[in-house]
Amino acid sequence: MVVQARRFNRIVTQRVGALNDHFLARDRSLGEARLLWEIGAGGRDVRSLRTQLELDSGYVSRLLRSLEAAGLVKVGQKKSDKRVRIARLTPLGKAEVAVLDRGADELAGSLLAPLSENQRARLVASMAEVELLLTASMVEIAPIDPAHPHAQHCLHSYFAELNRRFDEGFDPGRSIPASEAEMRPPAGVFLVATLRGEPVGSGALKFHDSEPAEIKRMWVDESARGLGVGRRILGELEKHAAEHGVRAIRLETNRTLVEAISLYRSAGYEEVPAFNDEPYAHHWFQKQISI
Amino acid sequence: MVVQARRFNRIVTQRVGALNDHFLARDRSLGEARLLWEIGAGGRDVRSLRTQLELDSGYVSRLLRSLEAAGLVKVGQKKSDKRVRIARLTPLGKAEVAVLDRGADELAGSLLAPLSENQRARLVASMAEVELLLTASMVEIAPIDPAHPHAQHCLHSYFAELNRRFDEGFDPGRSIPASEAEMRPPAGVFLVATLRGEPVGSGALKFHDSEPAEIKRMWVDESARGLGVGRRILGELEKHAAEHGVRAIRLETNRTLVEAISLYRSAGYEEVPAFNDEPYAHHWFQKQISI
DNA sequence: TTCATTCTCTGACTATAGTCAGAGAGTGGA
DNA sequence: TCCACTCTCTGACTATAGTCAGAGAATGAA
Repeated sequence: MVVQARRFNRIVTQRVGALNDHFLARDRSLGEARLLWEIGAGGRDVRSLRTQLELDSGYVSRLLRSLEAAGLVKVGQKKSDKRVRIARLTPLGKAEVAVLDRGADELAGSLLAPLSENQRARLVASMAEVELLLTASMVEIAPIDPAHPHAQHCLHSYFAELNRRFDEGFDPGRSIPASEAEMRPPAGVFLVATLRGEPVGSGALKFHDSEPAEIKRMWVDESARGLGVGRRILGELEKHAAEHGVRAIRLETNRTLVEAISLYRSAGYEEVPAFNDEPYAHHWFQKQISI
Repeated sequence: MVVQARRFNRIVTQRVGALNDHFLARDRSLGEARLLWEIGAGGRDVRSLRTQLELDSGYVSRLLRSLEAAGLVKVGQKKSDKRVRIARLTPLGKAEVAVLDRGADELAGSLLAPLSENQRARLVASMAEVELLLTASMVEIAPIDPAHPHAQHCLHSYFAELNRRFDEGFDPGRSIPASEAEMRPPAGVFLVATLRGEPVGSGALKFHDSEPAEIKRMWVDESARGLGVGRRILGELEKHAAEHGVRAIRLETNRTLVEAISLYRSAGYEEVPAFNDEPYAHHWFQKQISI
């Protein structure tokens, strides 16, 4: 497996990577081209550019100065926080990005051109698969405080989705609550999955001394479905439960959440009689944890 | 399609490419690391390093000097041509390459680690597919003089393979000849397929004024099979024939060359009665060319 | 109001990755 | 024995891609 990954690595950086830089940068330096590209049509604040491209602040500042001198970019202040600067493309800058865009199209075309129709279709399909799985491998799962903005984002998205999907809508006030304190160590744990720094999924555990631990707030953003994020969160929660000496985990769920239900079943959760009176639940599941 | 290729390009260079340089180079500069890597266990002459890595001769010389100073490489003369210098790894250099190797393994591992067993298998399979098809897209097919070393390599390999595969062996003297003059414009054409500068396949055409043109010397190196090279050569030969105003192409082949036979059939060639007395042939094929 | 912190910028560096011209030694064919 | 050519090396450059320390302005919590 590692051998295959290495060979792939080699040929792809050779064939795709090398051409990439060549086509994209043209006469402009690669650093400037990347920056232009990332600023995009809507403009970006300098800080987010810096963190995304992982560049030194002084370096970015200098690159922006040079792009500004070339008339491709205008850097202005953010209204709400005058320390933050926002870079926007000028019309000239937009034209330049369009040229870079064409270069990228040419590159992609040059990869596909020598192939037969059939080979192209196969290449595109396997590229999509590699992309999907590499994206999946970039997802990071870690415990976080439930009050953290990432956690809050997940909770809000979760409730909004329940409200959209449940036949009767969803009112958190009617449901059995899970307070922040209950999902914070030592009472529980809150996991968040992030992709490129953005939260894309969550899952929480509430410990009960003698009773089984409870899974709450399992959610995966639509953009990240199909990456196996839900399954990984579930696995991590089980690991935390095991480390905590928990012997069993249980959860309740609504009949409209079909993906979640099939995830639980395939992960070894078995349907059990209702163990609480959650008004929104139709199914209750439980799994023994092997320590 | 182009959109998919671009997205692939983006994520792969981001995820694989960036990590690649980081892991591989460690404290050594990327240029030196690449050079060390390419020299390999057996040593390489400087000239071939230069052409393969597409680097300036002065630059390579300087890199080698620096590797030599670090005790990783020894550069000596080639016996047969004292202008040519040969770079060899010292034991220290070999140890260094082993470290780089481990870095590459770690990289590959880090791509795979977060994935489930099932996802890994899918990733490896689609990486192999992408690799295969990108390799296929790197194959270049061009007319060449039959006396060129690449053409000669193909011809020798072709005869050697026939001798290996035919039940009765193969003696070019007994077979209908195709002289270099017959495969050189205007009498004919000789195509060679190259992959990374190495010849990996060939095909020739002999024109006959009123009679159909003849296909000869169709060969694909074992290392390049499954890339669609044979089919592409065939297509190119047909293009040359069409440009030459030829209305039909024909060829004869031996029953042991099963891949070739199925290629001809699937490319629209139809079996016809023997049109010559080639002693090694069992099948004769013909195809009309649409101009 | 104070003060630690954040955000950006500037100046002063360094390393890497080249490019180009030209020289010297060796080779191979006329 | 010429002479064109090949291969490599050196010196003298340039551009790119950073790194690091520190300063100034703005912010937000105590």
